Amino acid sequence: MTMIDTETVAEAPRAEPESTKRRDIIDGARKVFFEKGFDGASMDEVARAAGVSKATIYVYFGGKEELFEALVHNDRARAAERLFEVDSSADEVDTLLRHIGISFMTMMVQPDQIRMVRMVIATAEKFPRIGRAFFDAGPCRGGQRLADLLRRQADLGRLSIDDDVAAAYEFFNLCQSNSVKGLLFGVGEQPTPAQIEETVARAVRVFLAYYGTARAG
Amino acid sequence: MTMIDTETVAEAPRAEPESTKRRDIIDGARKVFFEKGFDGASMDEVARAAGVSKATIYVYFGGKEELFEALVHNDRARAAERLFEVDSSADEVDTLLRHIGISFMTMMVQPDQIRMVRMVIATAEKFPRIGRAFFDAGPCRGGQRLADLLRRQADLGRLSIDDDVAAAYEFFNLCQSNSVKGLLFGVGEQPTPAQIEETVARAVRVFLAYYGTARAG
DNA sequence: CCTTGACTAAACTGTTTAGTTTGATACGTA
DNA sequence: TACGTATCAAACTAAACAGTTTAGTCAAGG
Repeated sequence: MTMIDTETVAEAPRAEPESTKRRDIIDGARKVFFEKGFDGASMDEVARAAGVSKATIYVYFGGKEELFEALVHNDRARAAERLFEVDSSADEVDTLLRHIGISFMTMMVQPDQIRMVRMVIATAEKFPRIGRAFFDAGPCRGGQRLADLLRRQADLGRLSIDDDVAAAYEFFNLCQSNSVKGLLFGVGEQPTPAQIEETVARAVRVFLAYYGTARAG
Repeated sequence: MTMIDTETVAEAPRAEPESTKRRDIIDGARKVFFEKGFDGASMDEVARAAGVSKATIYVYFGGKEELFEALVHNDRARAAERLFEVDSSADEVDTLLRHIGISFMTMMVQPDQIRMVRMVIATAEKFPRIGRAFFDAGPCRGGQRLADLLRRQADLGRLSIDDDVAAAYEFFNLCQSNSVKGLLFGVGEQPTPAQIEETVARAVRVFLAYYGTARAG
């Protein structure tokens, strides 16, 4: 009768959302998941990349899926928010749009962003929750924020917008040209800043041809 | 000395590109791959779905990757070609664009098309050859064909196009709104034909505001 | 000095899978 | 009847992998 009734054994003893180990593990997971995809990555590799024992991973995370979800949640929203940090400066609507477009595209074509999108799309069937969370925090939120901004500009008489949400998506889509799709399929190089600027400039011209009020030269 | 020097043993004895079995196997592969993804699909399942023994698969295909590639090659180009079967009828440029846009979007939002894109994107890192083949035969070829068409319309004076390829991608991207991205992330329903028509109509209006020559009221 | 809690490396479990081999069946034909 | 060809079902091999367990290390602190 050794009485090993360690009733206090339950629960994660170590799962403080902000711990060095936890961050190490997520960093390792990012490296391996981004490189090999969800199915291709093994937990042994993640442990090795994180400089942590496999057992420790299972102390901090319930399993592979939970670790992946933590990674996505950790990385996602950052970008969508930073997109609009350019707002204040410009008061010309075309300059404003150009800034936003460049900011958007510069972010979108980052290798890590592409890998993240790839992985989330790949696992969207298996883990719809992750796909939805990513979509809501990324494209959806970004579209809504641009829609608000367009609406404000329309109220100032600088744009003529009928459907602000539709217009927002149109603008982002115009900016993408074929680069993003190409990168998702593993074709082509990351465009240079100059190329991005040119594509965005085109997008702004087309966009303003329909939605603009002042017809500039 | 039984002299079993069957020197003719080499090479695929059965690999005629068009055989009933070969087609059966690809059909089975489509069913299973689309449902489970490349990694999730097992060759036993494919064999069962194809009504074929696993050994037979390996007579016709060198392995899982080769089978997947054959499936992609088999299914891909079909769509990109059918896109432009609407050409002849319309001679109004906006009608023409609307037809092409609707045809494009109707194809893009098919569940099987979404699954195919998802799978190719997911495997693009592992098998770049497949990603490239799909991209070349799909988006790239489609863009080029629309660019040609736009150029022809421009030569007839119905459009004012500076960069036909860029304009083509802009048009396709305008058509997509948020539907395709949403479906790829597993969010939202397949849009109804009416919704597609509306989105495409918007896209045509925006496109023609910049590229059109006749300003229709 | 001993306990406790976090951690590690390594072995282990059970399962899944790609790909191979084997032995049998069925068919057309010489 | 005998032979070659195509196929099949099923067993098998070898490897990988998620997740668990074990035995032990290390440091803080009482």
